[in-house]
Amino acid sequence: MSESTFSPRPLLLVVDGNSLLHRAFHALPLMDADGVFTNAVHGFMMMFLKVVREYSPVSAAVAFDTHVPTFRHEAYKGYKAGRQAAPDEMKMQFPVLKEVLQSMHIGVLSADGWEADDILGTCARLCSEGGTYSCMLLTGDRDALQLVTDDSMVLFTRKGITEAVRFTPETVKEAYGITPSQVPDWKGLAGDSSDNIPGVPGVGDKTAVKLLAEYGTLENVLAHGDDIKGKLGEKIRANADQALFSKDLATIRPEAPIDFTPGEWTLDRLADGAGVLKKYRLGQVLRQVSAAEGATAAPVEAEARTQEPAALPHPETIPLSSPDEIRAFLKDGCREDCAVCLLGNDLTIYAGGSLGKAVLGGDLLDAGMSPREALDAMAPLLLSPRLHVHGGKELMHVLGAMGLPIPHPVWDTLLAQYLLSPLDPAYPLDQLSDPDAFGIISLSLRQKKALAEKGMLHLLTDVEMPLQEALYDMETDGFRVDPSVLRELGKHWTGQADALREEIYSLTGVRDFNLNSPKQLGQVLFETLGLPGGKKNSKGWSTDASVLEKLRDVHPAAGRILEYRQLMKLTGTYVEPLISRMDAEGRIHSLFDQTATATGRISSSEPNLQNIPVRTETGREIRRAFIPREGWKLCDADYSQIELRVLAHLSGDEAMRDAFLKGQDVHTRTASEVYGVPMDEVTPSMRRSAKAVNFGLVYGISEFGLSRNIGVSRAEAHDFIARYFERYPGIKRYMDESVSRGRSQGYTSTLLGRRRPLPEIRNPNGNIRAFGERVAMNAPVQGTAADIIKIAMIRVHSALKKQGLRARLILQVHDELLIECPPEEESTVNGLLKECMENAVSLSVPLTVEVKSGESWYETK
DNA sequence: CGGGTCACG
DNA sequence: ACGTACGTGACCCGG
Repeated sequence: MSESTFSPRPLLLVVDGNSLLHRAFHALPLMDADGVFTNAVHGFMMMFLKVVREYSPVSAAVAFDTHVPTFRHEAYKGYKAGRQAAPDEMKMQFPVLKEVLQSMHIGVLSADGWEADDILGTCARLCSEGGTYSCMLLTGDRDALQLVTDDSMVLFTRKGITEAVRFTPETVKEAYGITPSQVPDWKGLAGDSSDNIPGVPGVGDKTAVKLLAEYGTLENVLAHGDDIKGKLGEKIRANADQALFSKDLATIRPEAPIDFTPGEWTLDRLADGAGVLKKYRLGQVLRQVSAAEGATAAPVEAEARTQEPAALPHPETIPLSSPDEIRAFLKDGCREDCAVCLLGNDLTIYAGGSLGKAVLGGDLLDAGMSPREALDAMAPLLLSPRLHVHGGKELMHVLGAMGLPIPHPVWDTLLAQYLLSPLDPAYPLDQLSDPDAFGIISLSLRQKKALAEKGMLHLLTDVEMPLQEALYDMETDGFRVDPSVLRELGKHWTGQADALREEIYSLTGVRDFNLNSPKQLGQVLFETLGLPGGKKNSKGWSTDASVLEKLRDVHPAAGRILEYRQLMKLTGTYVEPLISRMDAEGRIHSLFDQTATATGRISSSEPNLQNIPVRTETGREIRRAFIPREGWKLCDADYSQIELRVLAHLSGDEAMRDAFLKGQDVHTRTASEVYGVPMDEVTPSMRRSAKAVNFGLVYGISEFGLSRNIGVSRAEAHDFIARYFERYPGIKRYMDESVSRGRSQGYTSTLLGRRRPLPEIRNPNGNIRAFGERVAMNAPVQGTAADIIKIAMIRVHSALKKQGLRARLILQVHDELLIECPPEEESTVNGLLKECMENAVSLSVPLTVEVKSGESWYETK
């Protein structure tokens, strides 16, 4: 979605530290601060600041080589060793440069065994895939020209380091006669003496370009080696292996495992480096940094997340008319508590003691700013570490679509309000506060106090807020589907349903009624045909599955109707809507609502991907359509019995904990306890009943519910439950306590302190009260399981980023996580899922996770 | 727009 | 005497 006419994306600058520091070292006379040489650092920083002034990146990082070249070709060492060793006066400047960069909050990137140009390539790839930033690469190494794309430019230094030329795909072609992707082929043929790449002896730059113009790639040149006449042909044929090896050496691998956090590499706190710059007597650099920042600039406290919000300044609306006013307003504002909110298409901003309104693409542009300038002005505020929002995930989508930086808010009043009042149907900002951005700050002050009193601050800042970023990525990435599978199933099922409809009409002898209308169907079955069966619901006869199931042996139409219903459900809910929701890449983007459930679960909608069929073989076929990206794998990990394990932990019941500690099948163990037989004598039917009781417990047991579920009398269910509680006294105690504590407190709590109010538990109406009691038994269990998988998701999501994996978390189904990944990451990802999920929290029983990967969701079961 | 039905955990 | 297992979302019907 790069059709935004508003502006290009904000710019990330990534510098090849080794290349630039070397060039600076050789270009400038030695200078030192008390014996520490600093000429190259000085030259580097001057060049860096010049580029920052010229191109206004919002964020910057510098990449460095680490020389552990184990993963590349065996001969690598030999060739690279041929490079001239850097003198000590040069080497000692690397740590100085890193110290300077870090003091200015500029990113410093390295990865064992990876070279700086690989890291540049990795950043370019991540920018392009992330869609948030454009990337600009600054280097003196011609290899990097292969990284030039429409998304990422390369600035190539010349004349030492005083000038830099900007390369786009077109200018690479103009200057060298080849496309960026042909750079490795070019090096493979022509070699590069400065990099000790041999190439083909006797083939120079010009010859290489000619060959590539004709054959496209090195491999194709070699394949047509016999067509090339004379000495040139001989040399190429004789040095084919060396050419391929040279190309390999020159090929940048954009897969370095780096911490890619451009949001942290802000460029508006350069002045924080003043102390370090003074120490190394880098006065010229210091003056530039201070001049840019203003001498009074106060550093933003690193502990913004935990510090108390400042006392609330009285808001006053300021007219934003000139670009300078706007810039100053936004820049000052981002250092204090500030807020951004959506009002229709406008972004309203509260910043730095003033209230202002900026309409993106409107006010800023009206004020005479160019799109580029408007964006630069907005970026520091959006990336502020003290940004407050209401509904960060939606804001991220809106800003991302406009090409603006994705914010990482410190507070979200929507998520906070959900924790404080999880039963509300919605949390519209205008009902919680003054409907502007100032209201967000004052609301968050009140919320912080309330959450702290209730012990939920940590739940907001360490669980819900980071989770929101994972959900944003999941929504943005989506889940790929194969439309041909869906269309095939649709055709098949529609045909079957048509046939069934006809059959049902003839079996019942009634044709002119709507099979999809429960009302009409009920009349046909119970009035026209006079079948036995109960009236139930307010609208007449009930025709649900349990009723039709009982009629199977009474009338042949009953079974057909059940089949018909299933096929209609499948095509109507899972085939047609999924096809229609596909984007241009064949992916479906569900919405994950973090504020929808009473218990802390997340919900999925438009479409709901958390209820894709699995229980019947027919329905499960749908999962063949859910596939990973082309050539990738799907990894599926699910918790085994997480709710019962949580119940075992919360209740501390010895017998139930024992079953899990011994790794037993918990339902078989329950049957053995309740029926008083050894585990190896438990029959399938005994296990089935025991399983129903275990489920019943999690739901808040009732005799009636159990009896209906396993088809026994109420009295039998009563006895069953009584025997169960004899064997599991800890569970009994826990359930009683949950209800009585729920009644006295008016709410229940999960492991992480998430609360679920119990407005029903004191209701004089016995039914309503009983419902409240069941909720009191269920909510802590379901809610704790929800807490646990949320922690696992955050860990998985951040581990994937941290390890530089291309794998993406794409779906959560309550006790299950799905990831798509390139095939080479499959085993890493499977291990990571298991590790993160099993160790998300530490309970008194183990959590176990089963992982399976495959080519479709169907295959992962 | 509420109720019936049914898909999931 | 009453009507119940807990938590969701989507589709269809009919007022």
